[in-house]
Amino acid sequence: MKLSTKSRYALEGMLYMAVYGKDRLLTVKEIAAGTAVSPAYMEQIFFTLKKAGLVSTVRGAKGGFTLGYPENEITVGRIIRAIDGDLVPVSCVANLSSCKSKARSNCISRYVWIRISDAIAKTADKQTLEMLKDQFMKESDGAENEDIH
Amino acid sequence: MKLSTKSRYALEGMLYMAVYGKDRLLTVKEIAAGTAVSPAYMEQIFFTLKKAGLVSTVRGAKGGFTLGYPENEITVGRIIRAIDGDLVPVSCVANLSSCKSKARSNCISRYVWIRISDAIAKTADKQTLEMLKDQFMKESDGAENEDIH
DNA sequence: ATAAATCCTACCAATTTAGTAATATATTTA
DNA sequence: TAAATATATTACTAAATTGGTAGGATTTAT
Repeated sequence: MKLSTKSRYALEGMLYMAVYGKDRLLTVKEIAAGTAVSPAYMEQIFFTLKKAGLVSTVRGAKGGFTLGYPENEITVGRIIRAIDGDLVPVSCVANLSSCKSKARSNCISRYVWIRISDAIAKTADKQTLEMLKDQFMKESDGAENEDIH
Repeated sequence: MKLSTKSRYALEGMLYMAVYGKDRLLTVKEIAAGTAVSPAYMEQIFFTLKKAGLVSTVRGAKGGFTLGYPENEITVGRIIRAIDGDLVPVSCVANLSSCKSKARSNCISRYVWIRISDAIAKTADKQTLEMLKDQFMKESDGAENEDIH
């Protein structure tokens, strides 16, 4: 499966937008700075998010990014899928034809990965940016400039 | 995270043992043949499983492998951990100190991966070899030599 | 002895990941 | 219109990981 740092960066960038980008355009530069990711790399990531429709853009000077959907419609699952592709751990799960072994036990183990896959998807799909933002706001209460983890 | 083909092979090998290896030693050669994995590779995998105690061995001629624990105590989770290490998707989740960003939003995204991690672990840990074997037996009923997936 | 089996390490090729870089294109503003 | 700013797009690369091979060392049954 793929749960890369890239999709983590994507989530952090999107979350940054939800928290700090209400009703205004954010540049990649700002988002990258706010999440401590290299601007060039974040740009590449946002390019992918754009293609998936998860962010909207305005080009040129004074341009920037906004969320492509309401915060409560953007789930962690959508972000991961946009960046890392389907949430499937083993290729054999995705396309059955790659299951070349004749051992029938493979079919059983296949169910195992499907169950795991479903668990991941379910967990990822029920967390929205809105929820995470709320959690963030709550945590920040009375601890604005801590920078403590 | 890591859910590699290697851990899938390990699971298939272990499952093969549960199904075909009751009360007898199985050689890597047989297990590899039964699961359509290269013997040398399967041997390496079983070496790792041995170190984790998941299988027991008898060395020398007429030697071989048996399960290291009762079937109902060997979970998919234990197998995956033995082969691929901890079921943690992002390094930052495992050791907090690698969370070098100053952006507080990282902490929130960290919770996301922890939730996903927990979901994976929970799903993997509740599936035992015994259950999978039972499922296998049931599926095989009246369809012994199908080789259909 | 020798054959069969695990034990253990080293190595390698291919892929993936993480990231840099550079150039093209669009838009604002002076 | 020129300059500055920002996204769009593609190409490239270094490092790590993955998937797998190879081979010798050791142990044990016959």
